[in-house]
Amino acid sequence: MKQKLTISIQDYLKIIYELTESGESASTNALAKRMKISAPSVTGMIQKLASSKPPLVEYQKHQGVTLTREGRRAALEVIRHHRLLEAWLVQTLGYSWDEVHEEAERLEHVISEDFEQRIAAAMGNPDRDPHGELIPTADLKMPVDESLPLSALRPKQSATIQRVQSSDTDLLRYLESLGLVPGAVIEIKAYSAFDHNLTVRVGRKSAVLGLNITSRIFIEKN
Amino acid sequence: MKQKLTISIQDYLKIIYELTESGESASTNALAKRMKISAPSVTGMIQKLASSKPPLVEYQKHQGVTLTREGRRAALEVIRHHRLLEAWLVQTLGYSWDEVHEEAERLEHVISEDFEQRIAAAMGNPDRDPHGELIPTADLKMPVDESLPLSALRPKQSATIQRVQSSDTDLLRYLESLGLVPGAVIEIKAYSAFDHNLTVRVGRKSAVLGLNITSRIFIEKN
DNA sequence: AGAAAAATTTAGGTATACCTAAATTTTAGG
DNA sequence: CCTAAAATTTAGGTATACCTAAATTTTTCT
Ligand SMILES: [Mn+2]
Ligand SMILES: [Mn+2]
Ligand SMILES: [Mn+2]
Ligand SMILES: [Mn+2]
Repeated sequence: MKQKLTISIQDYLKIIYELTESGESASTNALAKRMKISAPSVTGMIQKLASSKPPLVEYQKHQGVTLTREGRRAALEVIRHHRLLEAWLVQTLGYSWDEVHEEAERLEHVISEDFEQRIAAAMGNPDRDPHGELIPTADLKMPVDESLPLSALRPKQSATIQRVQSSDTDLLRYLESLGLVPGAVIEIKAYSAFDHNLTVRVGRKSAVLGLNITSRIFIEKN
Repeated sequence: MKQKLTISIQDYLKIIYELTESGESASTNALAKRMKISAPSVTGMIQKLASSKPPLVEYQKHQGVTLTREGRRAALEVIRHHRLLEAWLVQTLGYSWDEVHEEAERLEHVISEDFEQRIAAAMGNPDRDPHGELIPTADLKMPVDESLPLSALRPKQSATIQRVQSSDTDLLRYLESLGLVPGAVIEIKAYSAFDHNLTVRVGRKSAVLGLNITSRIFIEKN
């Protein structure tokens, strides 16, 4: 059947895109965990997505899924909505970067293409959201991301923060309090090989960051 | 069962409120027609709304429904969202008054109370939407409307347009082209008893309007 | 009043998107 | 290479919100 892109389907495609993009496989369990639903529910849905016309995912039993061209387009449409909305909520309604995600999560599925175009134009077609994540273009291409995880840096190296990959309110608030936001210039002061902790200076503050933070902050070397 | 206010339920409550407010009875058929669904579907839903805890409507078989206190509150919440959104779309994104309805219809169900509060504050807590419809207050009281239908006026009388009760794109565009928008000062030039046509002057333009237009424009006499 | 018309409800379905329990398949460790 | 654990799928349900056809109730009109 010619698939109607329900909210649920849009969310599956978006999550599959995000998992795949970050190198993880879009397995049944990974999807179930990320979406907080049961594994059988995921199996049912990916079977449906795989047999829709046109197919939105490629699926081989027990092997997880990858997006087809059509699936990827649909995913990028949702991601564009999400990121434009986040930027717009921050720029026009004074939301802070830790508050926007939930709101965008619901709005992304109901705005029209006209609305999308209007907020994009009103903001001068931004290319990044408040977390520094790249916004897919109007013709649904994802710009190439050149950044490296902060965890790849070592003492004496200096870099500029490009993006922070997180929607965790507490983490985002913590990072903001340290000045670890997109655009910030940082310098590595120390590295601990045992626990992979990095001591990072930004301005005159320093912080010791564990791997689950340094792997979520992406930078470009200076 | 303690009712979750689904999008569908929100729409029922809103329509019931609007029908009741405009003096029509919220009968099964009236609801079915307005919502473009079948009469049996309406019966099923109003039975559910009547037996939810707390009940959202009062229902007697074959007699249609009225909103309970809780049902009215929920309806006013949706209507507040809708009208604030319409105002917001016009004021900040340059939508015209004939374009806002559809977009608001989808957004009204997914915005947070925080979003509602932010757009209301950003606009200085407006009391009317772009069509002149009154916006329920933050504590969900509907302001009293003093206006009369334009159809009640007769030659020589002058009045100011308060609101236009329509979401019909074509009608709204037509009225705007004539200058028949909220705030416009009009004068009745002629009345035809047979067809209830009114000849109305606004600025230096005149137009002959039938009852299905003059009963949807509400005015206050000058 | 009585019959026809109109409005409404009941009966019986469908599609979507979830769920738990049980069966099966894959993977990993000894 | 074989078995236990982990991952996944199948089987069988639920709730929501629609639908059409048929039955019933109410209203209207002569
Ligand atoms: Mn986000
Ligand atoms: Mn979502
Ligand atoms: Mn609606
Ligand atoms: Mn309106």
